[in-house]
Amino acid sequence: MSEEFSPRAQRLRDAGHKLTHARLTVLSVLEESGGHVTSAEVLEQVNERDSTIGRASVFRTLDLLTALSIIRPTFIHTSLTPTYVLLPDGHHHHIICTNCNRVIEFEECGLGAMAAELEQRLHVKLSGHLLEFYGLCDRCC
Amino acid sequence: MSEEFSPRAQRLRDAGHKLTHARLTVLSVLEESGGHVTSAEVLEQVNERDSTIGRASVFRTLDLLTALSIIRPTFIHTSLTPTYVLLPDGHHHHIICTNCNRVIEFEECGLGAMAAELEQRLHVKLSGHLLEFYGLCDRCC
DNA sequence: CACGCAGTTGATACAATATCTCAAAATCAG
DNA sequence: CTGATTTTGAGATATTGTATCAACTGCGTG
Repeated sequence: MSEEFSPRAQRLRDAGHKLTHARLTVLSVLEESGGHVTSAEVLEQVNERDSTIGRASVFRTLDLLTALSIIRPTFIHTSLTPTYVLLPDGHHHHIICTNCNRVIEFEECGLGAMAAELEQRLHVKLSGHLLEFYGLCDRCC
Repeated sequence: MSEEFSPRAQRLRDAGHKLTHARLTVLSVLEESGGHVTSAEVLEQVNERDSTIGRASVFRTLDLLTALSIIRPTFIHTSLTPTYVLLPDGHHHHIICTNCNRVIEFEECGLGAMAAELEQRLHVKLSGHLLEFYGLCDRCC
């Protein structure tokens, strides 16, 4: 029977990977946490839902999702731990305040056209992007 | 006497930081390595030039330069080590192949206009940006 | 140009984070 | 259901970044 899986889970399967319990758990944690999470937070959440899932599997899944452009690691604050960002439709944009580290997200972007131009000029096949501005937020100006 | 320092070093000083031997060494390593380096590579290069400089200072300097938008950590391949990117004029753009991890840099960008619009609408003061596309490079298509 | 203070350093011990290995278990096509 | 193959989990280990703190240094000041 064709069970119901999230579109992202389908992408995993389509890429030839198995939909295991561990992977689905990590994915649902990411989807429900709103977009910005560190690996430590993912580990904690996964552990809460099912403490039998090993750390190694969580990291492996994060790497896998990164390779598929489903999430993207980025540095919000510390240089020690990356923060993973869900890419809703393959892209994401935010502003990081270099003073208070607040993250301001915004929609938009005229980058579809730029992507198309780059694909043609450089003979590449783009699947997503991350645009990160940094500066001072309204409170820190 | 007004010694000669690189523009980036001046930015450090202007922000109220001292131009110490350790900081200038880290900065020159970054400037001479072309733009993409991991922290391990920076440590190694710094150590080659002056083995008395401690690891802690190197990491502290990387964090400092990041806060000033002079460099930006980004994930090229592994989730363990960030790769630092020099921001020539406060911005940088590249494409990362999700298959072979090759990095393709490109110039451009119509983002100045977008930045101006965001500054006005969100009351922020932007100083730089990083635009990262991912997909398959010409060899991996 | 010597003085002195705040900012910075370097060494090491420590903490946090990710990877490796491999037998056992789970997925899923047929 | 069954088998081929991928994936998992546990923990030991490696890697990477941080805390601490006395000693030192850049640089404005007198």
